[in-house]
Amino acid sequence: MAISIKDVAKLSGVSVATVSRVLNNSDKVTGKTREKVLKTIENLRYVPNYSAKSLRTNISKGIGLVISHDVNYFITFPYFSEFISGMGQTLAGGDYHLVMVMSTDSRNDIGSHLRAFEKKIVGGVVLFDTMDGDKRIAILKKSNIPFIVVGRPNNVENYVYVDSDNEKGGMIATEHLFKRGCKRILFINGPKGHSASRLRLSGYLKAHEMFGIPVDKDLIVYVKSDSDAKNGYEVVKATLEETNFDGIFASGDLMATGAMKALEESGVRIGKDMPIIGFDDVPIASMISPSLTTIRQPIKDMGATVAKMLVDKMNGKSVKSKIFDVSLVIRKSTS
Amino acid sequence: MAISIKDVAKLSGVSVATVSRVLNNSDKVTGKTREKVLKTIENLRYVPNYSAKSLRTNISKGIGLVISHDVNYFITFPYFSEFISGMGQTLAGGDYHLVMVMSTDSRNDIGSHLRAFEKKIVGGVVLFDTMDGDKRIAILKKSNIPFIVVGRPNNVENYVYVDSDNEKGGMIATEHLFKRGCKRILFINGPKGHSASRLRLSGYLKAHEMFGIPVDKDLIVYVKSDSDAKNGYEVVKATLEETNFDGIFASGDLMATGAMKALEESGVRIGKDMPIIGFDDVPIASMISPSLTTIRQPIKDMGATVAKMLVDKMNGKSVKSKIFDVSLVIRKSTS
DNA sequence: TGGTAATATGTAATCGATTACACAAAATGT
DNA sequence: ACATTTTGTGTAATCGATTACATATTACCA
Repeated sequence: MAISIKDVAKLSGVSVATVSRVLNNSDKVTGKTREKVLKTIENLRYVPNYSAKSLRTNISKGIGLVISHDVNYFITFPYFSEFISGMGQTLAGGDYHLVMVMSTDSRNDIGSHLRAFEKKIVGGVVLFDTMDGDKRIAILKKSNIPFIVVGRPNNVENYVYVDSDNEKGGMIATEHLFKRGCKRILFINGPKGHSASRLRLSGYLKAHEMFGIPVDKDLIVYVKSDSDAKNGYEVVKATLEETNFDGIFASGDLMATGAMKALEESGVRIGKDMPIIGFDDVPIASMISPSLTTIRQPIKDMGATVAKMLVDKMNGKSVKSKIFDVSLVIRKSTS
Repeated sequence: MAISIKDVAKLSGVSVATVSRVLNNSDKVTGKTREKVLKTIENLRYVPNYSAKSLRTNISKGIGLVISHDVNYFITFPYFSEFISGMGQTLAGGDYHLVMVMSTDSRNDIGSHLRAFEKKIVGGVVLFDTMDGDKRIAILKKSNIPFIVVGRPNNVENYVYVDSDNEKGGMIATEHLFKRGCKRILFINGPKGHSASRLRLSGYLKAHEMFGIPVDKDLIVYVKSDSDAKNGYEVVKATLEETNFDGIFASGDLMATGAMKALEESGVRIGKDMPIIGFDDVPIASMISPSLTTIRQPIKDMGATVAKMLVDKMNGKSVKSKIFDVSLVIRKSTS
């Protein structure tokens, strides 16, 4: 059996209560006693039992990641990885740990996360990949789970979120193409219902208004499922024949990659004949050829902030939503 | 306070022991009693407290992911995402959950995972990104943590691993280029000391032997740090001037992407003038242009298997190491 | 120095499960 | 019908922490 607080108490010649006080270095313990206890802890290599602590205090330091839409897809999405990496920066060295609960229903299963909360495996969750009218938010609220939403879905009651300024992103991306001389920009948007899709479209429209350029609805295409390369490829393949356009704004770098492939297969020269801009600035964006102009989101910062906010919330503090600025990164694909 | 086993017992008119027996549906409980208890559990929406159970049984169902080399890099590596996704397939619906412990030392910090094990936050770990002579394996063994190694490092005592047939992969990749007429293949290898690097090199050398083609040491280059696009790019940039070669084998698709970019910048035509092959078959491999010939590893299957093996190990069963087959995926970059 | 206030420490209950052991009830055999 | 085995439940201890309350110790002041 492992070393427990009792062993430490006995060897230090104090009671378990005192040891506990030293551990939670809050209460008033004499300097001498504290030192004595700390030395014993070190000698015995004592580590407090998380389960016991959690049981007694009714507190869990697990942070659940809710990826309900499609786990397989989302985990492999670079955005997610970067985000987690950012959360890690905040959580490193602290008491909290990330927990991924897997469920059999890949779509919209929040039940397994609720159970994880009730079981006390997690004490709070981060909700990814949210859609307008997302029912999961109401469920989380009703269950009193501390949670932070990534994204800014519509038609749901009040909630705390972190998001990037997707509308601005959509706007500066579109503007950038207008300045390059485009008049008819194909907008390959993410899935309908996604808050990012809605906001980026809004930016796209605003830019048209600002430049006095009419909007052609045929140029606005939503991918059916995921914002991946394959869908970007297929949208361009299909659209090339039906509609003419002179620039592409893809609402995601992966889709842009696929779009570029489709263009190349059709002999269209990217950049000169057909400028293309992505969104996200994932690592490969600068490494494909031609390198991809894109809108950078500070994904890592966002992850770090979400972690901080959630921990605060789990500790009963009140937290405010936050929107992160985005910026234009100009590369070869638009010159 | 949440509903506990006591509430269930009281409302069912039985003792807590009986409820516990029903929960762990092992013992002999009368059908009537069982039904009664199950109904109460359902009515009350009772969920067992994980901490209490874990404390009492001294068992943790957390599966730790040890990514010591460089968390930020590794998490964002497509291989890792796919792997986790595969583990998820096995774990979905079960009692186990994945845990990511973050540490401040990004390099070779196994301490935080040991502590997580001692705290009973995790009951076993998966060790990623292992190097030859990896000291972490000995530490894990000494601590009696159930663990599975991903990869096949040298110079460490006995351990259970899962790996793909990297040597075969290195061989068929090299053979493929020989058959395309290459005589001097630049091998952009992963970091030195990585088991995959060693085995792929071994395959590269074997293929030379089989084809009776002499090996030029200048053509074998290790990246300094990570197998990412940037390093692939830089290796080619540097080598193009110094050594002549007529084909590239990159030990990773990301590196291949970078290499392609460097070639394009120098006006070398990929495929015809310079065939290039990668390794891994990550999703973007088929989506870049030209699409990338590569060696496919069944990463998801490997993840699923590792999860299964580790769970078995955590349950005291003995498990055997496994090597997964690889296959050649021919695309445009070598034709 | 004696009395009181402030502080440090200990005792024991508690969190919610599991399980050894005891005991009661039912099943079996003669 | 009675003794014996088998089976189903209950009682209470236990896992390792925290913490309210009680008590011992020290500090302070007149």
